[in-house]
Amino acid sequence: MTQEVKEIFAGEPPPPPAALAAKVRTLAPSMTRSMQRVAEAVANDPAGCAALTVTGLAELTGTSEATVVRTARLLGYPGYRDLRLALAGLAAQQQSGRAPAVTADIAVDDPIADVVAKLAYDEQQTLADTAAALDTVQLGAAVGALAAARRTDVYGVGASGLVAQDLTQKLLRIGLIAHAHNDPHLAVTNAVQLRAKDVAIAITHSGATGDVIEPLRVAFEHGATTIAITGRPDGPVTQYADHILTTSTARESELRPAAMSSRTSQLLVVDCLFIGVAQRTYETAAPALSASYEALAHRHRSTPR
Amino acid sequence: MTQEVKEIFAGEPPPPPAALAAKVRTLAPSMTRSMQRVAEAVANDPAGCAALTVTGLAELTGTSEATVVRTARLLGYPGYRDLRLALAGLAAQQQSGRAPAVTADIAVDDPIADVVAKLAYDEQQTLADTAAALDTVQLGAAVGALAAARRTDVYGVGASGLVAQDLTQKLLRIGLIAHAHNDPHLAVTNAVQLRAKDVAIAITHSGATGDVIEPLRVAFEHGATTIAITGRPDGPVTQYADHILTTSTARESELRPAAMSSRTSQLLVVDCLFIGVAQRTYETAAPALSASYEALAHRHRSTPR
DNA sequence: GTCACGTATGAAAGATATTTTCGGGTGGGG
DNA sequence: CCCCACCCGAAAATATCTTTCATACGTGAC
Repeated sequence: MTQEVKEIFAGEPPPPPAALAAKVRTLAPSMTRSMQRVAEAVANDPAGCAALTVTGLAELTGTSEATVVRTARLLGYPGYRDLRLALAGLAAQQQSGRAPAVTADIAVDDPIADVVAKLAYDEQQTLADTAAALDTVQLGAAVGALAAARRTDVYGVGASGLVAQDLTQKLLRIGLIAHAHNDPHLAVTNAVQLRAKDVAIAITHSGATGDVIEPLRVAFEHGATTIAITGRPDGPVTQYADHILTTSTARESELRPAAMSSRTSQLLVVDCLFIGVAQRTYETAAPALSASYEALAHRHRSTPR
Repeated sequence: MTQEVKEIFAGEPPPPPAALAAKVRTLAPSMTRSMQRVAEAVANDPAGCAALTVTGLAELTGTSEATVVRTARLLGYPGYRDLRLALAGLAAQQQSGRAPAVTADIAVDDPIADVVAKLAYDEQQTLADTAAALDTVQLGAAVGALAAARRTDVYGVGASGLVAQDLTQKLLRIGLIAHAHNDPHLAVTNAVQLRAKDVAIAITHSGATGDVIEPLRVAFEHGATTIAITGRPDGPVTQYADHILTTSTARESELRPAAMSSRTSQLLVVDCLFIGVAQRTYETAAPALSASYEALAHRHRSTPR
């Protein structure tokens, strides 16, 4: 039975995708009263109707199942089931269509769902901006220096301090020697130890954080290769930087401090550095990575499944 | 029968709209082999699967109808019928959205520019997935608990430790009392101090990190409100969590360890928590934020314009 | 290695949803 | 006023989805 019906329809162009409202209007005149009621309901509230069974829709429109099926057929579908699927698709499209509101700033009274959407959107934007603005030549040079370094020191305080630690963790994992310094004094005393071919990295969004600039200056003067990851390519920190990696600066608001987007941006740069270095030192990096995984395995409780 | 089932699900947030691929990845580890096959088929070809009946999909994946239904349930739908509708919606979105995707994996010999592009794209994807899959009800509850807490302890080791510190830094900035613990022993001894209305947060991608679960358990048993931020909503850690915030799991490769995308995902969740708390405690948060800016000002060298 | 246990799985029964059939009702024209 | 054609819905027939249950499989203990 159904098979036959499907054969018949297979000959025609496949059922319409989303131009349902139009189809309803076109076909309305040729419909009987009951069918018009069904078609109208479907056109007015695709999402709502998609949630209903034949019986439900029949009751809603004050008609019978048979009429609903007949309407579906008239609209070009093999049966109600397929109309319903199309309806669900249409609803989803409409849903996704209206989401431009996220560009607005985060307000104090935004519902939590909006906060999530806006934050995610903003951070995505920050990533795109950063990637677009990142100077691959500088990046490549920085990667080269890191891969060849005897040791690497990374300076960062506050939020940037966490990024510094993130980079350090990663480099250690692939067998390189790296240290993150939060303490400005210790950072300076350590910077004195650096020499040619060593690398020093300063991470500062403002480009003007004295606590970070100072150790970089010392490292620079001792002949180390210096890298600055900053949002201000013209800031004081760049005086002492051989390579400058620029992070993007997103607009901020009262509720959304700069630290948030700058952190996202800095982390992307750090990830790029890491992958770059891992590529260049693949021979040693790959086994080192595996080893670090295995070392961790026994610290995890056996997971169900 | 079905009625009962629907009642049960009515309590939970409605099934996800379009974040299906992400949900599949998150839940895949907790699935059985057969169910994974079904989930995979569904994630790879939503449109194709939407055209199939239970039986069809069962045959396609070489499993049984029962397994298909079970998978649909696991993904959060009352049954296959509803999964199918969601699939149709997803297909429609993809159709209109046109996702070109630089989905290729990062290779050892990729030029540095490609690395940047792929990493940025992947992290953007991770953000989108996380936002789509975040349970705003749980998030709201977590925010409420944080805003009302006498003190908050955050546990995390390894890469998650940095996320824990990030959250702590932020909470401190708006005048709340928060501590991050990397040291498992100290974490436990501190957890003992917690009591009702205090909050403990565990951050672990695997959901099975003993060093982090242990303090959370102690806090839980002392009556604190506990929150888990994890990529495995069924992992051991969730036993002791009043609220579960799920981070998304991106596919990983040799060069791109899981730590990378999980960190991105965790940070988004943390940011959402922070903004949510800042909203609720706006009266005190706003002046606290300004104060922290001013306190930092003199640590920055005057920036050349 | 072998045994016992818990779990995963598919076949088939059971419940729902969809489609078809069929006959009553309605309205327009003769 | 009667007849015809066609719209319409109740109910039967069918397809689809869901649940149950027995089996097989893998896993860990001994």
